[in-house]
This record gives sequence, structure tokens and C-alpha cells, in this order.
Amino acid sequence: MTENGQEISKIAIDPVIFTIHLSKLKVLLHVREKEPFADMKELPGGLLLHNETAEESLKRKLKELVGQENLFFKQFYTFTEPNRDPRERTISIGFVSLINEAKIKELVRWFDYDSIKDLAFDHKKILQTARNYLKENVNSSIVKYFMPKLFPLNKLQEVYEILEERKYDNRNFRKKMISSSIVEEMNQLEQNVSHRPAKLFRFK
Amino acid sequence: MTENGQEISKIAIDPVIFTIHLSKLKVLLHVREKEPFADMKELPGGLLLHNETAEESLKRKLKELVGQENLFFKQFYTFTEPNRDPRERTISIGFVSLINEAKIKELVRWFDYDSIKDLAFDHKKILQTARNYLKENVNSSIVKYFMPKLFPLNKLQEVYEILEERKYDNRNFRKKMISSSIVEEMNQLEQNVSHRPAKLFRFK
DNA sequence: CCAAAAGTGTTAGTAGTACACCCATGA
DNA sequence: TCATGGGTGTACTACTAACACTTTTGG
Repeated sequence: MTENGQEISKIAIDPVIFTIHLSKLKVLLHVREKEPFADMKELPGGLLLHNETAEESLKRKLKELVGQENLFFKQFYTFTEPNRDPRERTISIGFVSLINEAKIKELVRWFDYDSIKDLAFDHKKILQTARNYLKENVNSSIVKYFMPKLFPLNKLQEVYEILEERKYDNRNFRKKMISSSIVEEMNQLEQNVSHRPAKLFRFK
Repeated sequence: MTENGQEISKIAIDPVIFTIHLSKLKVLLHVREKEPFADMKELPGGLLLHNETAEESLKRKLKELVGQENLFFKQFYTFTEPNRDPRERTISIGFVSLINEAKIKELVRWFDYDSIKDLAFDHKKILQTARNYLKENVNSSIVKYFMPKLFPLNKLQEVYEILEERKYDNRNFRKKMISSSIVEEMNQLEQNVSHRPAKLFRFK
């Protein structure tokens, strides 16, 4: 605190990185080694360095975490509770980031969103706010980031359903995607499946 | 800067307070007295105090600025450019806030959004981001904050048109508002107008 | 009686919803 | 031939868009 009562603070970014794997929404978490909250899980955030914007800091973090810096990301809220970090005041800029499972090397640190219990600090609240943001902003340009280049329409439908927590009618869903030119059919079929192979589509 | 390169920063809030007066979108601005940017206009922001969340700080500011603290407000983005304040690092949490013109005592410090030129710091950018946020999030629960308790439907249409920068067909607009139960007719007429008086409505 | 803004209905097109069976493939 | 998921059409409803004239009031 400076002498006139104006606060100075550390600045953190907390990325909530989502992916979909085996029909489940997953989030990247760390296990804390040190106090406070030792052994609890936390979002893989970090502090802003000198001369760095929040977005630059996030990109640095994404590269470190998943080896890539050109993922989708979006600021969704800044958390400013004075005691959210018991050590010293730290405000945290929350980001939602999305990654396609095919780009992930190891799945160890990814946890089912629905099974996540307590997290360190206020990270449970940050996580829920991010989930809510994601749910309210589902559209084809968001969903795109979860999909591989080529995919069957039914996989696309599944991703929409997981993100929005609702069901679509299969016939209506296909009609909508095709007629609104969101996707286009490629001349390829799914391989190595023990049922009728699906036609593959891509985003236009 | 702390010794390991981790940045500490002052934390500001910058409220972009909108109202509509005489069919124009207006914003509350201050004229700076001191350097840097002396005599230029700026958003009426301020620094977070010790033990204060961004939202508490904003409410304190709103009370000071317009005498009320229960206005609509929403965080829309946090600005973190390292040199956005030439004196020392300050990040700013941007808020959109809305007020009905009837609650404003003096209109001196309110400026037409469309006529605002350069502002101090990065406030022009903050202002444009806020305007954009507002435009993309127009709905009846936002528009409500611009309206008095009772209003003619045509005034409501005008507010939608200003916020969204588009026109509505008068007949279709009225049908939609009434049939979707957003508003209800009261048994009162406009007073003291030199033309056919309009029926007054309120939000349900 | 004029100026000013309020108020009113119909039609056509588009988008969304509900619904049940056959198809192609591998095992 | 069976199990598995892929793939298809029609009818109804709801919403959106286009469009022009009459009404009520004060001055």
C-alpha cells in the first residue's frame, strides 16, 4: 500500500484451457507443490513480467504449457478480491483458451470438468466463471478450435452438445450446418470404424 | 519491478458511463488539470484503494460522480499495456455503466459520443471498446437502464436504434415489444406535447 | 386546417422444431 | 446376421421483414 491508501498489486493471468477428449470437457490443472494450498490443484497461471501485457504473458504461458502460442484465447473477467491470495495482494486476469485434443501431447494433467472439486485460491470460482463464459458464447468460430481439420458431422454435434449442455436433433443439426455453409463435405470417409463410415466435413 | 522480474502495478478502474440525452449517446468525461495530458479529456477513473475490489471501487466512484451507486455496470476488458500510463505501470479494469438521463443533475460533463476526439492516455481505445461492448449486448435488460419508469414505445424504439446503430420498422417493433411481454401498457398518456399524445408503457 | 408524431394489419419468406426408419460397414 | 453408429424428408409453427395510410392533439 502506498501512503495515500492507493493499492499496488501483483498481476497474474489465469488461463482456463479447455479441450474435449472422449466426449468429456477437460481442463488443464497443476498440482501445487508449495504452500499455501500445497498439494491442491490450481489453474496453471503465472505473474506478469516487466514490460509484458496480459496477452503476451498468456502466450508465454501457453507455449510453456502446451507448446503452442497461437491458440484461441479471450479475457473474460478480472478477479480483484483483496485477499484472494493470502500472501500478498494479487489480481488475476482470467482467460479462456481452447485447444483441439490432437495437439495435446500428454493427457495426464487434464481433468474432467465435472469431476473437479476444490481448487487452490479462488480458482474454483474462476473455473466456473470461465465455463459459464464458454457456454454462453458457443458458435461455429469457437467450436472450430475443438475440432480436427476433418470430422464427421456427428462429432461436431457432440461438441456443440457438450459445450451448451443441451441436445440437438440430428436431422435438424445436419441441415442447419450444411445449409448455413458453416461446413462443407469432403470426398473422404472415416477409416477403421466397425460400423458404417461417416463422410468427413471441414469448416469453410 | 520486483527482483525476479515480476511486475507490480497500480490498479485503476475506468468507468465508461453512458446515457442518452436528446437522441444522442453521451459519455461522462473529466478535463485533466495536471500533467501528463493536462487539459485533455479523460475517463473519470481512479485507483483501487487498499482492501477494495474493483466493483467496490467503481461503486465509490459512481457515487462521487453521479451521486448513486446502484447503477448498472459490467466489466468488459482489462487494459495492461506496460506504458499506458507514462508515470508508472497501471493496469485498468474497464467498466461499462448506464444511467437514465432523468437521474443526472448537471449535463456539463457529458459529451456526445460521436464528437469525442483525442482523450488522455489510452482512453479513446477504452471508450471504443466499451461502445462496442454496449452495441453487441443490447437487449431489454440493458435498454431498461436508459429509460424512465414510463415511456412511449417510440422512445424505446429510438433508444434501441441509437444503441444498435440500426433502424427498426415501427409496426414490427411495437408488435415485438408487446407480444413478447417485454413492456405493458399503462392507462396514461403523455402530457404537454403539441401533437397526438402517446400511450405510456413500462417494463414488466 | 395545418403540423407533428402516434398508431395500426396483412402478406410472404425464413428459420426452427418435431418426429421414425433404413443404410453401410466390420465382426 | 447382428451390432453399431450414419444418414435421410416432411409438415407445422414461430419469427422476421416489407409495406402506407389514418388518427389525435395543440397551435
